[in-house]
This record gives sequence, C-alpha cells and structure tokens, in this order.
Amino acid sequence: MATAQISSHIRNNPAAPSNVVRLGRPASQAPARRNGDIFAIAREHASGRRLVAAGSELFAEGEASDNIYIVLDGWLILHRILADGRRQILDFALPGAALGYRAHADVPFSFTAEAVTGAEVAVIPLSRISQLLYRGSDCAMTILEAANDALLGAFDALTDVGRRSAREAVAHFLLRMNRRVQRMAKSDGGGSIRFPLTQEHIGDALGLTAVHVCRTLSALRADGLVEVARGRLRILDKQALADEAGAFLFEFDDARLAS
Amino acid sequence: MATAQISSHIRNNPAAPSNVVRLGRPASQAPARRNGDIFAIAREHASGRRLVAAGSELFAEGEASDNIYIVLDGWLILHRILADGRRQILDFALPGAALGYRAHADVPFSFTAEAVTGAEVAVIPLSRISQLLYRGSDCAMTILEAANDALLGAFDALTDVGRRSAREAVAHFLLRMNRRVQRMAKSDGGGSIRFPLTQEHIGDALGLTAVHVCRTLSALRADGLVEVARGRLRILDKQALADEAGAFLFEFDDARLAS
DNA sequence: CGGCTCGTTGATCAACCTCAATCAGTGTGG
DNA sequence: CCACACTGATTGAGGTTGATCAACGAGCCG
Repeated sequence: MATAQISSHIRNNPAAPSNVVRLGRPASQAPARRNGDIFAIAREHASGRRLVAAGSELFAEGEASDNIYIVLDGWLILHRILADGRRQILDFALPGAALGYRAHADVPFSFTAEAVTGAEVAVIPLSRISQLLYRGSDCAMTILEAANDALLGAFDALTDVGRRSAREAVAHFLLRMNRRVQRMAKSDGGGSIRFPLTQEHIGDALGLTAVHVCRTLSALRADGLVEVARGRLRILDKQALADEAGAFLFEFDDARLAS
Repeated sequence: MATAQISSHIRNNPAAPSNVVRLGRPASQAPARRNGDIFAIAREHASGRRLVAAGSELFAEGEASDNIYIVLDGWLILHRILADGRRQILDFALPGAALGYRAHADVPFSFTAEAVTGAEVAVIPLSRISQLLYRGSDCAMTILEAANDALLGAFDALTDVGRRSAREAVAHFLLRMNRRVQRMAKSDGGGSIRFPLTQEHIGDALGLTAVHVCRTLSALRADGLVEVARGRLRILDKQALADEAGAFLFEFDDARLAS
C-alpha cells in the first residue's frame, strides 16, 4: 500500500493535458444508465435455482461446470486463495450480478464463489448463453454490459489496492459499496444500508489485514465520516469521505440515477 | 504489499476442501482455446485505422467517444492517475486486445489508453458493436470472450497487488506477460520475447515504486531466474519462477496451446 | 558535448504487518 | 438460567517490507 509514489511520467509527458482538468465533471453529464434487465434473463433462461447457505461455496476455483449463475438474492464473494492461505477477494456479487462465465464448459473456474449471507442464484447453462449470443437479442447487450461492469469494478479495486493508502482505500471502498447497494435498491438514500461484510472481508478485498482495517475504520468513525457497525453502513459525510478517498464526489452521487 | 497475512477463514471453514488439493492440475486438462478471431472483426467492421505514437494517448479518462478500438500492432497501457500524480496501470493492451467498450457513447472513458510503443488500432463504432450483438453472430461470442479475458487478467493483477510480496508479484507478472506475448505470437518458445516496459511501468502495474522493482528484478536476475534488459525478457527457469510466484507451473505452460 | 531517460545503489523512514491479549455479542447445551 | 464456545472487533508493542530521498552511471540523440 503506497503512500505517495508519484511517477515521473507526469512531468515527462507535457503533451498530456492535466488530469485534474480532464476529469473535472465531464461535459456529457450522462445519467448513469442501468443495465438491461438481467433478472429477465434469469427468469426466462434459467434451468433452475439454487440456494447457498451463508459461508458455503457456490463453486470453487478449479472446478468445471456447465453453468453460470445470476444472483437473485444475498451477497457472495469471489475470491482466490494462495497456497499458504492468503486470500484476495476479487469482487462482491450482489443481486443482479452474473457469475462464472467461461468460454467453454470445460474451462475450470478461476476463482471461488462463496456466500456471505444466505443467497439464491439462478442457474443458466453456458450453452444457453452461447445460443443467446449467436442468435442475437438484447440479452447479448445486457450480458456484455454485466461483464464490462465487472471489469470496471475490478479496475476500481486495483486502483484502491495498488495506489491508495489504507485510509484512502477504505474510504473509497465504502463509497463504492454504498453506491452499489443504493443502485441495486434504486434508493438514493442518505440512510444506512445493509452491510454484511466483516473487517476481514474488507481487508481481503483491499490487501490489508483485518487489524489494520479495524484501526482505519475507527479513525474514519472518530472523524465523523461513517458509521459501520452490526451489519450496517451509513455514510455521514459523502463529500468529506470522497475527499479522503482522493476521489470526486460526483462519481458517487447517484441523485441522477434515473433510467 | 503483504507478507503473509493468512486469513483465519481457512481454519474457520473446515467444510471447504483444501485449496491446494482443489487446485492441483484440474482433471479437465482442457487446452487453452484461443479467442474467436478478433482481427477478423477489426477487418470487417472497422470504420478506420489510427496510428498512435509512442507516449501519446489513444484516449483519455473523462473523454467521450463513439468508438472502441482493437489493437492491431504495438503495446498500450490502460491507466488511471490520482489527483496527486500516483498512477495505477490497469492493463496492458497487446495486439488483439479490445479497448474502450462502454454501454453508450455518452459514457466517458474511465481510464486512459497510452501507447508504450508506436501502435496501430482499428476504430470501430460503438453502434456497430450494438448491431453485431443485437443481430447475433459469432462475433458476439468473440467480444464477450475478450471482455472476460480482460476481467480474468484484472483478477490476476489484483491478486498480485493485494496479496503477493514484491518478489512474488514481479515473478508472477513476468510469467503472465510472457504467456500473453507467447500466446499472441503462437510461439511456445523458451526464447526471449520483446518486452518494451520500463521498471516504472512494472511498478505502476504492481503498486510498487520503480526503485523497488529495480531491486526486485536484480534479485531475480542474481538468482538466475530471468534476464530482463534492453527491451527483452527471457525466463530462464519457468518452474523456479512459478515457485517464487507462489503459482503453479501449468498455469503458464502453453505447450498445450492448440486450437 | 549537453541533455534526457532509464536503471542502479545507498541510507533512512514510515505504513502496515505480526503477535498477543482482551472484550462484546451470540448461540448452545446442560 | 448460566457456563462455555465461538466469531468478530479492539487495542498495544514491536518488527519488516517497501517507500522516500538522493546521487550517480549508462545509453541515446540532436
């Protein structure tokens, strides 16, 4: 976790416009559009449903399977574990997430999906996905958008882990999770949200230890920025938290959710 | 960058099978299949081509555009820069990579694409992608696979940055890049490959400073594992390097490339 | 030759890890 | 109802990885 390694390429590339200027609230103030309805795909194309108890696995790294999954309810984590037990959480899957796509049924999963809360998923045969793509439909667009959303989420996580301090990373992480939950619920709320993650989950997502997450959260709490306790999260000052995260408020401002 | 924070969930979840056992060379020894031919899409659907000089940008974070791009030649980096200049490299784009997909043309890019070497890209209108997906074709599958490959690459990077030490991360990074280049070239070779990245690029990809990358590479060199110099990379002992990376050799063993 | 980028090496420092103990909350069986 | 176990959160003390600051060398180019 870096403190402030400022790469010299900035000075070295005078042609590049200033990043800050470039980023400043893009002219095209496009409302964030929602995905096409992935739940409709789950309804229409699932071969079945599956319940996953909290703490147990939907699928594991190295397994092969003919299916992919769409989360209908609950939270899951996608993670990978190194030989000596270190764990990296790659993503959190909330309702509406599509999980476990692979090019072919005989390519094994490259990560494990484990339920954090009790969860329910729709099971969709990979062959069905191929059909949908090959024959064409607006499903294809929805599926691609789901994949792209996951990619952008991974990029956010990578930036948190690679180039933000623990305090910045945790602040940014809370904003991101808050945004995801509120989008899902289509609530813009300043209210508290359900937040079933332990400090160990947060640490394993951000490349930190649970102990250090604890200290960091305590500090953010003491500064009056957030409330995190007993499975709930409330962001008290979104602007201040975005400042701490080294991010722009508008990235997390879903007033203009729409669509 | 962690040393060995071993999350307690291992002990706590006796139901979960041992990760090592689970990972051990998957039964389905499926040959890694190549993408559908993304170059064919570039040929058939591009509205034009564009040359990008080394060090200049193909597009920048915050810009909007009607296009996506497919790399025909050269290397690019995808990165994001924080307000104070810290940079995170999100991915490297080699020939065959698809860049810049967004759900709609008015959604701005969320990262910058900059050429490392001189590069040539095919320009494809987003509307064309929508058509392909809506009308259906095997292109749809190819595009989804490209997105999924990018996602898995991001997951690899996330694991390197979050849970591997500098030495492990650099070792794993070199193996990953080596695999990508060799897949692209369809060469299985034990030979040296073109490797136009600076130590600062490696650092910005792995959340390290260029100085520490230098020390780490020196150590790997001194141990007879790799040669990295003057724009070329040669892995001298893939097995040993995979051991250093805390990874399995077969992940990087492309003897069975095929398809 | 001067200027520039990139790589290398040394000395010091701090962010975050490790180990360890304690506590609160929850569930469980007697 | 209570002792007990267990998970998750908290706090302290000390250690280590990797950052920072700085100087210098090698290669390249106009």
